[in-house]
Amino acid sequence: MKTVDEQLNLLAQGCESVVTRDELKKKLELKRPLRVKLGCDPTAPDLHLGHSVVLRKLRQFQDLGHKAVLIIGDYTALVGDPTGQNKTRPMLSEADIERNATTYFEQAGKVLDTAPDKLEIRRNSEWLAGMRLVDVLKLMSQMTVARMLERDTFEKRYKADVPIGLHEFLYPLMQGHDSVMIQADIELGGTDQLFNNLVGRDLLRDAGQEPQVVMILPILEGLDGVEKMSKSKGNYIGISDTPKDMFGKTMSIGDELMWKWYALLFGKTPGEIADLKKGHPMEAKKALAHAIVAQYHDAAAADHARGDFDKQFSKKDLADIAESLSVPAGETWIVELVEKTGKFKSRGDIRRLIQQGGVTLDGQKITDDKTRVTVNNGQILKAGKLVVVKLTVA
RNA sequence: GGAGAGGUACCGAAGUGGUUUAACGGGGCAGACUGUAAAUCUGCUGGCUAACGCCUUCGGUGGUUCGAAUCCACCCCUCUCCA
Repeated sequence: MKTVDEQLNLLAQGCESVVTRDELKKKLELKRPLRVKLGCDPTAPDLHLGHSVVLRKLRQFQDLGHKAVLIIGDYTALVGDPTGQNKTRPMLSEADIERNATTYFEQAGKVLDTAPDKLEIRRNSEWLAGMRLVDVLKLMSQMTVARMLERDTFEKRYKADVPIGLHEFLYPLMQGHDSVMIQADIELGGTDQLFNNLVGRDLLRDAGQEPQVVMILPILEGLDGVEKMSKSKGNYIGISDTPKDMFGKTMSIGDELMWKWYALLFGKTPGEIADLKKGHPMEAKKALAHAIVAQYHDAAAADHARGDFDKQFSKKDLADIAESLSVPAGETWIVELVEKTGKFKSRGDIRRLIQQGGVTLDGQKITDDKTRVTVNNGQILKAGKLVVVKLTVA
């Protein structure tokens, strides 16, 4: 059993902020399992590495004997949170939410301990759906417009003349109310959740409970190294991505970003990172990619992904890694042949690719998009960097 | 309710009657190079067609015109100020 100070250090490590550290210490001194809340949004069930940062922290709590309380924001999703958008998101049906929630847990289960005494799952419709207007008004009276407008995202949007739906002001309150209902000791979140989570503290206090400790984890930057990782930006590695994609996507990140990922995803300390920097950056990146695949798949898959990557990019040996594609015998127009891979959105796209020298058949570059070819069994067709197939004549 | 500003391709943003599939930037893709799907440089970046070429796109719908993203009418949406 770790001492309180050891726990405290471990838990605070990697956090961007802890409000407050003293309170966290006091809670740990209670020597009882703490209730650690994390809200999740069932509109986007695909979890990615960005989510894993906070999930890993939650796992740490579990491993220290505390209880993770996951809140599914099913009621919120039913209304549709338009944060940051001026498009109306489609309302989700209960069946959609159910399905998304299931996927969510399958994926979150790769990080969390799913033992019943370590994990509690609640839906906020349990208490939100039955609220009467008078309850809502009471909730609203605990917040002021001025404080709402202090919130970073609202302030920015207001200044940038981007619309803010009035109901959006209610989300932080709803989320805070969740904390009251489940008697949260601690709430975890990304930096974008700081405001929401602090509201939870106020509401708990108003309800005569101990305010929750808010622990904020840094946002993981996506593949581009600039924006935060998100599905809509397409700069993400999904927890259910294939080993090949996970490995490849990791290899595509910039060198600088790689160190941040080491820190956020594997809790590497600055000292450990300094050691890694002494070696070859490519090796460090391959090791990172390997570790990521190993975590979400297994070591064998990671070895395999690494082997394939070496073959494809380092040794340029394509034969073994190509998926096979069955094609009819006889002469084919090159554009049609490439089209059969199903990886391109239009023939115009394929023509462009060919004209730019992105297509090779058995290593032979084809640059004329009118070329007709006769394929032989076992030939390797490469279209762009990522599409490699072995042709099988049917 | 009144006054004003605005809605352009994946995103940001030019363009105010005609060589406009629409400048420029970002993103994406490709090539060269490399240490990797890093970085850098260069090119490409509506759809269909074997090809001539055809079709589609500037909030929506109509209209004016030989010709409209550009002019007119109505409608929808956003923002600002006033009430």
